[in-house]
Parts: sequence; structure tokens; C-alpha cells
Amino acid sequence: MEHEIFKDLNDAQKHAVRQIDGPLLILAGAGSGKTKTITSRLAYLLEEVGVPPSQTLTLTFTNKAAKEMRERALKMITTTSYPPLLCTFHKFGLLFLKFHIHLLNRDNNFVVIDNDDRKRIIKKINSDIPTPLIGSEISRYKNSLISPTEAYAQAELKNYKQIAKIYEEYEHYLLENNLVDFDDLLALTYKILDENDDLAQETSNKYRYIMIDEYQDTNEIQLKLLQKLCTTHHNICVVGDDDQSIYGWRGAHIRNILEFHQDFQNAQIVKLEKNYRSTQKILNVANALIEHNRSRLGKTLQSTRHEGTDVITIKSDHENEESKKIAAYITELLNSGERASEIAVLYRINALSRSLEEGLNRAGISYRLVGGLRFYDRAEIKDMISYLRVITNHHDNFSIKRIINKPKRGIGKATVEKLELASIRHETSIFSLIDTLSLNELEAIVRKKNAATLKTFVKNIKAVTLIANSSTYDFIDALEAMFTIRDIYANTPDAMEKTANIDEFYGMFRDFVIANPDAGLDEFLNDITLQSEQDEVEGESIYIMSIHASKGLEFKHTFIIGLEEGFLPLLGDGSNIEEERRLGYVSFTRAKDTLTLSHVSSRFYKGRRTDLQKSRFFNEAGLCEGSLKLEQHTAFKKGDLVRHKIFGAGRIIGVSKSGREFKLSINFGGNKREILASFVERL
DNA sequence: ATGATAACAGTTTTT
DNA sequence: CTGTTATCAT
Repeated sequence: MEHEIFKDLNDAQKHAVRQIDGPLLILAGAGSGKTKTITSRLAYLLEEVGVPPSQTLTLTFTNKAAKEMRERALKMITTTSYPPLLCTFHKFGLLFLKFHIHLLNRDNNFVVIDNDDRKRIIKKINSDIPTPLIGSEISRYKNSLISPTEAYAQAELKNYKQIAKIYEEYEHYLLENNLVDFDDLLALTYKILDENDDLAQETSNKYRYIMIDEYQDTNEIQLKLLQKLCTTHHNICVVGDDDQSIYGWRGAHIRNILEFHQDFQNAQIVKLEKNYRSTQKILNVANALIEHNRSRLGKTLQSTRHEGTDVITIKSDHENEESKKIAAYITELLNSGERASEIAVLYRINALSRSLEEGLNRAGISYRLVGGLRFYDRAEIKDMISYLRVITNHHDNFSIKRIINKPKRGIGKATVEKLELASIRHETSIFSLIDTLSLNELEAIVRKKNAATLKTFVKNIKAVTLIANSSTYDFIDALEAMFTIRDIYANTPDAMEKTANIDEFYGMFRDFVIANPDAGLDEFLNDITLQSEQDEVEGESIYIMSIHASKGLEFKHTFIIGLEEGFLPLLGDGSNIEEERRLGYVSFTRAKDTLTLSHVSSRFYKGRRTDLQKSRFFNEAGLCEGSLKLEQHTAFKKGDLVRHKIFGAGRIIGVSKSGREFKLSINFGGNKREILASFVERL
């Protein structure tokens, strides 16, 4: 008798679940039941094999994926009492560092900073080189385990010598303030394991069965970390799809999945090629496209569903016509009863959303733009977080500078500068400086009026800190009462939205306190720094988003706009045609029932109109001229009311095909006529 | 200290 | 055409 775990699995999936010893690569095509396989495998390990949950480790990239897997795995697990460790790479790093960072002579009350914080630190240090470049270079160094000294030594250009210097100062600043950035969560974890062989053995022994999701997105340091975790065994199972590797530009190494068998000897490979999502016609197009890539392991998706309808191509003169047509299609789908949440429009670059949004607005279609600015990246939320940080750690100079003039207290740049200089001279933090100095002494440093303001500010922070330590629940109200944070944005154009976000944050804080009654502010802070909000609300709106943001999602009706040379594929320095092709592949394989591809002859972009060629991906996907479908093919159906310029209003009594066009039989008040679809408009 | 204007750059984004 | 940042008066 087979265990219940295997009930709904196909042969390849079963094989992947049972193969538990030694390295295993599960090459999971789009829509092939990847999550089901990985969660079943985890359940199998715990329930059937009897591995204690504490001996397994499952790592993902996003909190969303971790959450989904946890929920699905827990449903299958009945016999074990405590849950297995299933989290993001970074969360794992955080947990590890909490226990072991003392091996680097650091205190475990460190604070995790995000990229925005990093930018501010760099900006403070640096003078002339553009900040974004420095941030990404530092990140690259850290992910390649290159120290500032090494970076300096190997830099040839003057600029890079300078970047290496900034990198050094940046690291110094982090150390000084006991801060840890996202890269450190992995890099320091690796460093500790690398320098402490005993601990590496111990940790590897602890996690005897390791699974990694989205392996094609791993980078250099993640691979090295995994190799450390596999010091004493080789039970590593990675799941991924080389054809869906679309994050090369942010350091993901597709070679990790392509060369898995070399990094981990005697690796087995299981291909999941049965696709439960899309119709065969959609898969044919996707398969044909991706076959043009050379760097791939190779697989062909096979639909378990029906043949389906042809992939549709829309050609337009310009972006306004494009969005008008897309909107017309969508209106038609909605009118025929399709749920809005089953419809999505995807694009390669966010800039294309504007004309699309206009078209949707004009047609009265409500949409939800996925992605955009994330909750925790919004200025007002960052202000909130800074307040909390200052309260947990009064010496957090970095955060105190952000809030010292929010709401406005008349403390400007000059005053902050004076404070900072004085705090360095006194070898103390800005907070302590204001706190310990007498009013008179402070007045010698800053203006008289400001000295009093600063004294009050510090006094209030101390008062709120007392409340935080006695009752986390009452704290948040006390904070708002004391500092009127909601007033910061009161007189800005989007005050409503900002205050709503702050209220949302307060709500989240209360939820956290209820869920974790014994936790302190610091736990809340480190938790949310690693979190990104995911809108999962399914509403009355269709979805529009970038192709990157669509990865992992599926829609019954999927539209892709901007299929032109220069947009998809996006061309330019640093562009990689194979990765562009994978983006095309990812976008095509989001579609369940219908896939509609749109391209234009010219587009307005960066302030100028440019003539465009249609994307080479049409030909590569086998969609040549002859297979083009004329737009509006199902725009009209029997019973619809339409208007003709000459005959006026009438009702459709029949639809037939005439060459490429659709011919309508229309009853104009008793007068029956055959009219081509393009000569009438819907009423 | 703060608001107004000029100059400028401009895929994709999670933790 | 946009949004962001640097600089300059007030």
C-alpha cells in the first residue's frame, strides 16, 4: 500500500520524493507541480523515513514561498509534533548569526539594515561617485567574499580604488555600530563556518537533509554556504528550472544549476516535464522559443490539458492603440463572465505600464499594479522603523538622524552636523551627548533654541522607552501620542495614504505583540527587515506587472505587451539574449488558457518616439506572419448590440469568418445585412 | 532651515 | 516624458 503522500503524484514526482540519499536535482518546469513535489518530499522524510524535523532544512528565496510551503507541508504532516525549519536563506543566516556571531567577536544584539540604510551610509562616506554603483559593487564584493583590502589591491581604475576605500569605511561603520546588511547575513554565516571547522561539521550533522527551492537563482556565496552545510553528508536536494533563471543581473549564477553534478558528485537528476497549467498550444510556443538557448539542460514541457486555442498576436501602430486593443479584449473577457483576477498584462519594463494604465482607465477596467514600492520601503514606514530602532537602541546614530527632525522641530542639516562632530569628540552617541550634557553645555554646541528642543526630544524618547519595556502593547499608542508621527506627512499631497500606511503599521505591531507576547521590540524589528509584503488579496481587479514580478504566478488569460526588439528582448550593454529569451519563456508559461502577444510599430519612450521592429521571439516561437490572428476575433457575439455608421443600431444574429476578418449578420430594425466586424462598433 | 528651480539620468528586484 | 537629486536663493 502506497502512503497517502503519493496519492496525487505522477511517476517523475514520486521518483523525486523517494530519492532521498545523495545529491538530487529536480528540474521542475513551469507549472509542473514543483511546490507539491518539494512539500511531499519533506512530508515523506518526516512521516515515512522518520527523520526528526530538526534534522531537515528547507531554504527558499522569498518569505512568500516559505509561507506557502510551510502551509502545504504542515497539512501533510501528522505524526510529528514540531515543525521543520523552513525559511529564507537570509532568515537562516539571521538565526545562525544570533547564535554564532560571537565567533567574530561581535555582539548578537546587532541590527539588520536594508538597502536604503546602506545607501544612506554610503552617501555619508562618499563624495563624488554615484551612490547606486557603489552599493552594487560593495554587494558584489561581499557576495564574492572579497575584502576591502583585496578589492583595493585588484582594482585597476582609479574609480574602483576609490570604491574599495568607501567599501572599507562602510564595513568599518557597520562594525562600529554593530550593523549587519543583507549580504552579511550570508557572508558572515559562511565566514564563521569556514573559519570554524568543528562548527561546520556540527551544523552539517544537525541538518542531515537539505532542500533548496529556486536553485537557478542562487549565487556564489549561497553555493559555498550549501557546500559547508554538506560537509558531513550529501543529502542535498535542489529544485529549480534553468529556463526560468532571470536574475543573472543581480548576481544569480545560472551555472549553479547547470553544473550541479560537478559541484555535488554523483548527483541524480529528475525532470518534471508534465505541465498542469497551460494548454498544449501555449506550451508549443514556449518550448519552441526556449529551444534557441544554448546554455540549458534541456527539457520539453508536455501539457496534461487539452490542445487549446491559438496564441494570438496583436499588432498596433503605437502604444495608445495597443492599450486600447488590450482593454477591448479584457472588457470582452470580463463581459463573458471571466474573473478579473484570472487576467494579467505583463511587460518587460515598468515604464510600459503608463500607457497601459491609461488605456485601462479609459475603458473603466480596474487593475492592481503588482510590485511598485514595497510597504517597508515607503518613507513613512522607514520613519516608523527608525523611531523603534532608536527606542531599542538609543545609540543608533543612523536612525536618530532620520527622525530628529520628523515631525519638523527646526533641526536642520547644520545642527545635525554639529551634533555629530561633538559626539565624535566626546566619544559617545548623539543621544548620550544630548542626554548627558547640561543645557548650558549643549547651547555651546548648537543654537539655544535647538538645545532646548533636543533636550525635550531625548526626554520623550526615554519616557517612551520606559513604556516599551513595561508593556509592548501600550507602547505604540504612547509613541504616537508623544511624537505625533502621523503629522509628519499631514500637509503633503498624499497625506491620506501615508497616514493609512502608518495606521497599518500600528496594526501590524499590535498583531505581532499579540502573536508574540514575550518578544521585545528588537525581535519585531529584525523580523520585519527581512519581510516584504505580498498583496495576496484577490479582488475585482485584473493584474498588471513586470515579467519578473509574475514569476511563479499563473493566469487564465495572459497578455504580454511590448514584444519589440529593444524592449523584449531588451538590448543594450550588459544585456544577455539568453536571459531575455528566458524572460519570454517565463512570461509565456504564466498563461493557462489564452496567451496574447502584442507589439507596436513605434513607441514613445524616454521623451522621444522610436520606430520599432517586432521581436525576434515571434519567429523563434514559430509565430510567423501566416499564423497571425487578426484582432477582435471574438469581440462580437450573437445578441450583441452594435452601431454602423450608415445603418445605425442593430443586433447581431450570426457570426462567421470571412478570410481573416469576421463577418457579422446584423438585424438593423428588420433590415438584415452582412457586415465586416471592423465596420461596426459595440453599443 | 527650507522651499524652488535647474540639471540629469532612465531595465528587471528580493532579502 | 518622468522622477530624483544637487544647488541656490530666501
